[in-house]
Amino acid sequence: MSDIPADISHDQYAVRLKKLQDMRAAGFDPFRASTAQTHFSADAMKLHTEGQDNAVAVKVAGRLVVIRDMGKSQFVKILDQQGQIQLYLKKDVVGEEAYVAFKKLDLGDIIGAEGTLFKTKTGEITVRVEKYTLVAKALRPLPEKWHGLTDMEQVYRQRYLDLIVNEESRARLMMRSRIVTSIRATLANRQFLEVETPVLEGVAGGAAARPFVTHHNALGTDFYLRIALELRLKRLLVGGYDRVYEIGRIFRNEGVSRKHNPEFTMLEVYQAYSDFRGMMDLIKAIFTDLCRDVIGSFEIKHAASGQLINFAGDWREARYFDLIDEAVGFKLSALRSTPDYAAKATGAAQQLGLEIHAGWQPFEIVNEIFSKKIEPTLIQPTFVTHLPKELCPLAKLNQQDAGLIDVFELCIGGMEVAPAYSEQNDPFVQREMFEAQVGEDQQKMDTDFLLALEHGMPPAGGMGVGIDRLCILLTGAESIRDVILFPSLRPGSAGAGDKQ
RNA sequence: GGGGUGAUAGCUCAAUGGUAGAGCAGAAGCCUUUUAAGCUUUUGGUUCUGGGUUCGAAUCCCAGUCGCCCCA
Repeated sequence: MSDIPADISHDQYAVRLKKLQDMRAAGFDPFRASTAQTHFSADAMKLHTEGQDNAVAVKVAGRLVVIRDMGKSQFVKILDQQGQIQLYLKKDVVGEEAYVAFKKLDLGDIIGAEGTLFKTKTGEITVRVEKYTLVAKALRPLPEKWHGLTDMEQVYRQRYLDLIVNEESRARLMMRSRIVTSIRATLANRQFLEVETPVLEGVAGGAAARPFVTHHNALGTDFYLRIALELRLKRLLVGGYDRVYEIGRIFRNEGVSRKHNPEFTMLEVYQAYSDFRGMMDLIKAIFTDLCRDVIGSFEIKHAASGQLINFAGDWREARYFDLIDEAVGFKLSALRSTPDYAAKATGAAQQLGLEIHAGWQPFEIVNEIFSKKIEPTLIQPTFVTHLPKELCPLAKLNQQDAGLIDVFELCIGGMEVAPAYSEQNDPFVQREMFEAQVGEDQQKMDTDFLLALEHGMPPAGGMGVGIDRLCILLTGAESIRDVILFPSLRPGSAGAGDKQ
């Protein structure tokens, strides 16, 4: 005898498996069947005309997520990319045999159905099903229908379940897709070329971050996963591609938190014969299109503060050191070139309750004030300009003040959303900046990039946009993990598979 | 890396150190326009893992695994 127990009614997996085996024994295998999908759910529902029931025929398909069985008829709902649509099955219409078989379907099964659209007496556009086909049997039950899936570990490890049962997750992650599509359209309209550059790099440059290391067997060499896109894209400016961008995954071997995932997505854009002012126009154009095409409003509610963020009109522009002076309550910036600077900056930072580490350079102390005390208060879109040069070694120095650089950092909702520079194209200055940086940062110098600069790079504006943070902002998500389909977790089991 | 917190039925959650329960899902039955459909009956547990304390542990202690929060 088999080892299947006589009563399997409590074991949903066993019940479903038996149904599958029975179907196969009767000559029907759902996994070998298919169905046509002429319309998505929402598109189908739009075809119904008031007062004209059963006039339009559609073929829809999706996962069974609601079953309301009333004996000789039933209302069910299926879920597809656009959402749910209700189906109505009547024994009289589909016939005895098909109806009996339909009653054996389970929540989670994937079916195709064809029929005509009508409006129920409660006002819901519904498909009056004439024929249906089971095209995938779900052997495992769905999470609870009302509360959905709340166990965060399962939400991340089995995101598909989250997407099936948690409508907010479906909508939020779909919005991310639309955000990226909108950005690509904005850039395409302005004749930017989308390019792809290496993830595996011999030198991980373009930012200060600890890289992941991997090994290539055939070449017998280590590679670093890229930590920025910048140095490759600028080589393309040298090559004569005047407007380029990449939306790509970058990898930083650092902490994981609500705002950090080890791999995340950056947009980097470079435009020859432009500068950081040109990038201001570009980022505003990107936001204007996003507001119009994706958000549907020029105002969004900032989740953390409840304030309305307004993207219309002119955006605020503020000098970095004006903000610092305002935060510390005196003209700290006037002491920038004096020997007192470090001590005064430390004092001011401690006054504000910040912890200052012993080895920090003055610019690091001041930037601690900026990132802890100023950035979180910049809720409305704000271009912070005239940053100290140590913060971005790849930017052009300011003509009036060589300690500053021609850049902005766009802050919105208390987060840095997009830094942009007038790009440094002087190979000598660039080499000096690299050398200064390499010393403290154990980061190897990308001499190949310097060689490219020696061939001549046009003046250019460049900008980076953290796509994940942009999505947090625009979707009101609480954590970066809520806008990444599969966030990084410790390897572990999703829990399935231990049943057999 | 440090601190806090959590893990109980497929899912969402209960349970003074003393027989582990409910809702949904599942099973059986009724119901031909339902909306978390409704009604009747009912199955289902290695209480994360491993130790310890105790007459007795889901509960207390220790260690570990994984998640979440805060900090670095």
